[in-house]
Parts: sequence; structure tokens; C-alpha cells
Amino acid sequence: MMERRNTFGKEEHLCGKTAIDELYNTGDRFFIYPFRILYKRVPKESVPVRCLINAPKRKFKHAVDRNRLKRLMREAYRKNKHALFEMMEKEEATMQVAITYNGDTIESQAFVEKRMRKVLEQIIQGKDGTNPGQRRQGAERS
RNA sequence: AGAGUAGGAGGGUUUGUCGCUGGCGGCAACGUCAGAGGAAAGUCCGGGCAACAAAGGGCGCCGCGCUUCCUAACAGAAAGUCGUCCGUGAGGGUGAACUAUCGCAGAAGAGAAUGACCGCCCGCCUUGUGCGGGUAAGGGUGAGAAGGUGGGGUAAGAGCCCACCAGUCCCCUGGUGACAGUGGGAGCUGUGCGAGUCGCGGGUUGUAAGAUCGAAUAUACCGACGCAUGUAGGGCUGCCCGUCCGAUGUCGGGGGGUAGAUUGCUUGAGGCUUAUGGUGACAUAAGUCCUAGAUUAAUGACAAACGCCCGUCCGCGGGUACAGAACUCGGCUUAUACGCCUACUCUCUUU
RNA sequence: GGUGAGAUGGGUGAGUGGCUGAAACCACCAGUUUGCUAAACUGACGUACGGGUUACCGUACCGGGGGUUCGAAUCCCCCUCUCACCG
Repeated sequence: MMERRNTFGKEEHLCGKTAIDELYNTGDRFFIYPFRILYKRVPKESVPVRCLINAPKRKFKHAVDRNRLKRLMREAYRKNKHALFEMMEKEEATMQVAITYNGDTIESQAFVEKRMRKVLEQIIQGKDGTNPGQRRQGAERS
């Protein structure tokens, strides 16, 4: 397999009001501090994964802080996304993901990146079907 | 030297790796150029621009209100005037059209504007906690009490008269003007707020305005085919005849228009330099420059070095603000580590 | 991005510049009633600082800071926070 570049261009951003509403209403969700994650499988599109990254105004009042958080998260995502990409290319489908920063303080780049790796692993495991029963129970509880 | 006042300009630089948005070139891979602020913020004012509304004028409503001046405009800026408060001072805060007419001023107080409670003076008698009248100098109340002080005058008093002082009005002088003056004249003189009057300005809503294109699904309307003796059903009628319309299906056309896309969208009352005019805000002329344009929303992450500031055991350690464009300009307000420049003030020391 | 509304005791919430520290309702506390409770009735009831032996008295506080006024919860300016509307 050829060497991959750690890009995160506009094609890979999730946008459009209807798509986002659909994801927030019907997607599966879980929490890994400091993130809240929603994800959903849809029929194949031009890219294997489309992602939305978000920081809430309720918790961070200043636009500077929100911008910084989103940049940290984008950086962590683009460096660690390849495992998920390979999986979705094999499955011939597209994954929509939304990641919201849910912490109360701004964490360091190293910490955010470590946690982002864990998030992506969790998504891959959940979709692999190795332990779907456990995951479904969790979804029903919430 | 220390403390301070006013104004002004800044508020990092370089390298490497991995990325983001836009322009240009390229079939593509990719290359190359550009990429946050003085407040981008609050949304407190004023414009441009756009849509809608609208004959013209008056009244009403809202905003502004010392003077001159600047500006596209403003509740902004510049230069001044007068009052008041703060500061030893350099300075700073705050206020200001007019008052003919009308209203209000709680509690306290006799009285808040046709003023008499105590007091003072006069008169009368029934001689006393009496009645009538005069009086705003004194007492007390209040934020404010019929301009203030002194003298004359008087029964006691009072701008009743005079001198000085404060204000108002008229004249003179100076100033474009607000206004000023050891100027001349007139006894003209309560305070605050509001209504009112005068002058100037204001149509409403905001780029999520608005314009163009436009899937999928449903479908107004039109045509063809199919069904049908033009059917079910409906209109004209009390009923029948007659006559007119005609659902449901398939295909095609088609308008409005949703998701979405494009546009509005960055060259503008633009910046910089010089000259001229002006105390100044600013204006005029010449030259020169093009400098973000996203839309679930780019301008970043990591590492290293250099600056700058603070501390220092001279090895080094710590700090490097406030804050992120969203149609766009002119202001105001608020936040801001840190030093820098100019003018000025006060205190101390030395000469 | 734009437009608008609001903040008053523990909660809800009135309040024309003047006897409003502040109405009213709920909660809390005490009492009456009851075998015990509930309901009902009666009363009391903010916080801080200072003074006083107790009873109590004084001053300040209506989101925060300035201003206007003799006097501000109320009028004006600035800041903080909360909520709503516009595709």
C-alpha cells in the first residue's frame, strides 16, 4: 500500500444541515474524556470518512479558545485517521463522525492526541463486530 | 533622581517537519504567491449598499441642543466660552437653547409664592394665654425662605433711599461667535424639575438584505394515450328530457420552488510619501501601492534559535498581554504583559 | 452575523423620583387545634457591619461601577450575566 499523507481537506469535513441533523438524531454515541463522539454508517460517498469537529460556546465563551480547541482536535485527527480509513475502504461504505469537546479546560496537544487515538480505536472495534452486543446494550441504556 | 499628567507610535523575528483556505499555472501529480486586529470585541451612534413602502404639505412621535469650525454623516473630532466638582500642580470629570405661559416640590416648617408661628411696633378695650392692624430686620424648619453687607430712614420695618458686591436688561468697547470688561445707565432680582416653545435631523427593515441557477419527492396547469355509449359523480331543474363539466391510471410538457450551488464579496468617502493652506480637526495637488475572503466556517501543530522584560547562587530559572475577520467604511466604549517617543507638572539632592 | 427583553428576601414576583428594607403568594420557624399528623388559624421571619447587659438601636445593601438630583430600586452612561426571536 502506498504511503498516506496526513491530510484533512474540505472534502473530509461533514457539512450540510440535513446530514448533521440525521447524524445527531440517529447516530450511535459514546464518551471518552474530554470528547463526546457520534458516528453512523451511510452508503459509499467520495471519501471513506467525513468528520465534524466542534467546541461548544456554552463552555468556552471566547472565540479564541474555541478556535484553538478545534485546531488541536483537527491536528490529532488527521495524524491518526488511517486505520479507520483502511477499514471503511474494505467495507465499501462511508462513516460519518462528529467529535465535540466536552471538557472544561483546554488540554495540551499531547493529551488530546493520546485520547483521539483511543477514540478512533473504539470506533473501529465497535464497527468490526467483535463485541457488538456489549456496545448495543450501552446504546440502549443511554 | 523619584512620583505623576496629557498625547503618540508599537505590541515580536528566523529556521525545519507535518497540515488548512483562496488565487494563478498544469490533463494530473504537484508547483508557486497571498493569508487576522488595534481593538477584528461590545453593537452604543452615524453613513454607503439593498429590498419594501411612499403625490405634496401640516400636526404628532423619537433623537440631538454653549460658540465657531471639520466631515458623506454622527450622540464623533478640532479650537474656544461660561459654571461646577476633584487634584499642591501639569491636568481631569461633569454640565449648558429659550422661560412668555402652566404644573409639581413628600416629610419638616407659620409659609415652597395672594407667606405672619414666635418676636417687634401701633391701636382698641372687657387688662390677658385678649382682639384688630402694620412689619420679612431676628428665631426656628428645610436642599431651597422673597439678592448679600453696611448706613440712612421709620412707630417698627422693608431697594423705601444711598454706597459697595453678585446677577439681569439696555448702551459702549473688544471678539466671526459663545462671551468678556475696576466702562456708562436702569432698583429690574427666589430655587430646582417637568410640560411648553424654538432650531436641526429621522420612512421601515437589515447581506440570514437581495439577485441568478436549481436536483429528489409531491404537484397547480396543459397535451397524448387508456377506461367509458364520455363511466362514477357534479352543475342548470321540483322531476324528466336535454345540455355543460368530468375524477381515478400511464407517458410527456410545465410553472412556482425546497435541499444545494453561484452571486452579493472585497478598489474603498482606501493606504503611504511629499508639497501648499489652516492654531487645529482637516482640505487640495502630485507621485506611488493593491494588502484575507471562509460559509458546520481557513490563517494551525510540534521542535529549535534569537530578541525584549523580571529574578539570579552568574550555571541559569521564569515571563512574553488582550484577544480571532464574517457586506463594508467613520467614530465611541471596553480589554490589554511590556518597554519606547514628545510636551509638561510636583518633590528631593547637587552646582 | 443581526434584533430585542430582563436581573428586587430561600423561591415566584409587585413597586408613578419622596413615611419601601421593600407589597403579595409559597417555603422556613414558633404557637393554637389534634391521641399523632395534614389542612386551617395566629404570630414571627433578609444579609453585613457597628453599638448595647437583654429588649433592641444605627448605618449600608434592589446584578456591579460611575453620574443627574435636595433625594435614585426607579432617570442617564459603562460593564457582567441570563433568556428569547430572525434561515
